[in-house]
Amino acid sequence: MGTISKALELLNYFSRTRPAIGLGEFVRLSGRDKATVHRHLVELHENGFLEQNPESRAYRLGPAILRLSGVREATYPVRSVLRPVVTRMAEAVGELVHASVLQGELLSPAFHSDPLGHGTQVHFDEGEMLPLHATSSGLAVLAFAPDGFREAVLRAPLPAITAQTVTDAGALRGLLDEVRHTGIARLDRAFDQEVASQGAPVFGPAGEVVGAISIAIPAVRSTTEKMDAALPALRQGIVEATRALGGNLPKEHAGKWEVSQPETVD
Amino acid sequence: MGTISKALELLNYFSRTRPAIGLGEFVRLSGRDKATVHRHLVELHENGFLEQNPESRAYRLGPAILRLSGVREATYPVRSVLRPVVTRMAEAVGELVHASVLQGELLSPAFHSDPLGHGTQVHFDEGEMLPLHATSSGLAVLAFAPDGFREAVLRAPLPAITAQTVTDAGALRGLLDEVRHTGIARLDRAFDQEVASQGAPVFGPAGEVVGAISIAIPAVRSTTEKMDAALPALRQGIVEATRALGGNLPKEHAGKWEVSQPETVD
DNA sequence: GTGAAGTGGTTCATTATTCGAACCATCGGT
DNA sequence: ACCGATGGTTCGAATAATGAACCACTTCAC
Repeated sequence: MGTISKALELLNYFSRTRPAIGLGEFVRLSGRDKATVHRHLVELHENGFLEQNPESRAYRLGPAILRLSGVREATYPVRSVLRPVVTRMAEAVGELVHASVLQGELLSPAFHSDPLGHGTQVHFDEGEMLPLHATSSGLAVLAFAPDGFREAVLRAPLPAITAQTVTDAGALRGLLDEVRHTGIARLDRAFDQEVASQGAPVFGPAGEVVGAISIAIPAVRSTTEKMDAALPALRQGIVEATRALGGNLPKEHAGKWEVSQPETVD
Repeated sequence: MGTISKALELLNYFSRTRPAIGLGEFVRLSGRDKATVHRHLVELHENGFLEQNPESRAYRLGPAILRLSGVREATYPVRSVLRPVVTRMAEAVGELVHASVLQGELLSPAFHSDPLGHGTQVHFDEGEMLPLHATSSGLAVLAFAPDGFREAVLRAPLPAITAQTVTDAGALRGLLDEVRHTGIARLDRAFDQEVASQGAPVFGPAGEVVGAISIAIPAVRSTTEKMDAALPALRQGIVEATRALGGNLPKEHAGKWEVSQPETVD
């Protein structure tokens, strides 16, 4: 692995629950030598990707990230376009909704909205990359991704995140056939011991999958009826998100989400 | 310079006017060898900092940046906190307002709002880092920064951005004394041939400068009266932004911005 | 068609850069 | 004064970055 990747991977250790990290902790997390880690941190710092608390000497994500995300959003808005759709969905169903975009063989969270309605809350960490085989968003993506991509993912190791994670490629292929048929992916406790979720794919201009939107609810509260009740909101969100991103539903599948809409507002 | 910096610098070539860049253009912009640049691009791509248009093969900023900015905002919100303040200011004065945070010896844009009211518009590129000596935001920061930092900046080369840029350290020291006295920095055509601006500093918890907010107006429309008319909005914005960021105005200077406010709302 | 001049991308010997064990400095507690 | 944390630095050894030359593919002119 190149030096650049080693440095950039350090940034991935940040999360909502770990917003600042010291040198020592970086060393423990990465397993690399202290000197190496330190040099990488310094260089990331010099470029504004990290900033350092002058007293605790701990590092946190820096202003360059803000600047670059501003540039990306200005020219290719994704978060700001997904925000209203996801927020509306979260309010409609009263549960946590999150949108992610495909990055390599993982999903990168782009936006999430938690309506804070219930006592039991689903914890969602926007810093964590999501595996394709163990999340409903991931299955939604895989089901509608090109065959080559899907097979490459299924050939790669499929780690069990929880005891309920499906790790058998054959079993997954079966699930995916179903997802492709219904347009909706459902998983129970496959990624988080306490969460059930259902998701559907979002498409780009050429009808290719670019990401997914999922609704996550506490597993204890999950019933088929509740899941079904959220379906219209999910379907509508998929259509809206795809349209808002300038994408198109693939013609042969569009009917799975595009149902009896009461006229769309521009 | 290390490999990491070389790679990260590539990301800085993106801007609102240059949202996608091909290999060849990167080579021209950076002056580095094609093979080197390509390897760096691939590695940035692998980590999600870039994504590639499969047909044009041009690169643009990737989803990882979105994810990381989400993490930063979730734990240390800056943009979302500045947004309402800056937007309100822009609406109040009817001109472009931008907020930037200090990153090394440059300012990194964090948020800007353009009310789109006038015919002549000020172009603001959120991708471009701002020099301290040639912008009103920069002077506002320098005036209230620690002596050591200010002198370090003034000792470094002070490139002329336009014919009106003040490049003499002595002259700048004079300007800064004035800024320190009034709390407001004004510059005319020092960074952009067609823009005049006035800015003021934003402070962190310990009363240290962390950034600045500026109002930019087309130089042709700039008069002292217009500048003065925007002062109350600027002062109020400074107070609000500092407070919203969890910062404190340094006691010995607070009176410069904290004037006769009609009771602040929590 | 042929070729010239653009793209983007790859190879491989040379060499410069990164690496990491050991080291130092500072802090807080006993 | 000492211990055990922390963060940070040094310098020879070893690895990984480098770049001239090369390939493959388009587009355009003729």
